[in-house]
Amino acid sequence: MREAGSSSDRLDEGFMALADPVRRALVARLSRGPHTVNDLAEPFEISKQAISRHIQVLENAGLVTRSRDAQRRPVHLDSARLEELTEWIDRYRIIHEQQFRKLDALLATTKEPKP
Amino acid sequence: MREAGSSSDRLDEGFMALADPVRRALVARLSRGPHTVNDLAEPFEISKQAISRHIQVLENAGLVTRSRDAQRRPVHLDSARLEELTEWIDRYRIIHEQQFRKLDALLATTKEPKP
DNA sequence: ATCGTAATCAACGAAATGGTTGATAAAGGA
DNA sequence: TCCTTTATCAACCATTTCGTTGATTACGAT
Repeated sequence: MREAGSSSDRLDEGFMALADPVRRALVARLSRGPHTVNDLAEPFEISKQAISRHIQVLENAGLVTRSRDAQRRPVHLDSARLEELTEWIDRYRIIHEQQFRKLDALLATTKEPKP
Repeated sequence: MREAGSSSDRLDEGFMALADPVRRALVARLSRGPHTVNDLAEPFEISKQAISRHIQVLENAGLVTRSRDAQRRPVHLDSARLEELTEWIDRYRIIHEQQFRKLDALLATTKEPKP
């Protein structure tokens, strides 16, 4: 049994979803507001089915949600999951920069023999 | 010819690199400071060769660099590329939240008929 | 009931990913 | 020089991803 839904799984799917230029373009458009699949597919050269699957990838990653409007299924961006991704990156980026500052401080005091 | 090195390629490789729990664990450890490949591989159950390739993926994505120390090749995190990734996400997250505020404002002015 | 539109499902192939093991290179210490 | 440590290269296999086309479902309009 796969015990899905862990934080690590969500990060896997989230970063994977953004690791594709088509899906990033979809996210960029959706940041301006909801769109239908046909609408989203229009500017691309690939088939509508391919776009539909890209949207499913984004949905499985929790980056978008869908509502219902007759036979249409508008796609909405969910920025909470985006925030989760930036938080992961920023945590380690900041730790790294703090380590850098510590190193600088250490080097500054090491002009003496032994601290 | 592949015309590599575009911004889109860098984002592809960067997000792809973070879409794996082993590589994220490597980044987390490297945020505390440089480590050798053997050192990084130690806590994992997979082979050292596999870790070596994960590090190559991170290196190709520009997330880490390597120096030289005798037969060792210490790996260093490069937080600049991490920042590039958060910047991409934040740009569209913020656009989306601004759109949300606009919608709220619109709804606020349109609240005559229904209480 | 029939037709048209919106979207997904299903099956397929090409390419990439992530792991394995075995061989190899490169540098230092005995 | 020989041996050990560190790390990579190479070939291979299983799985996943990304695109295609063709069929199918769901809903609304005529």
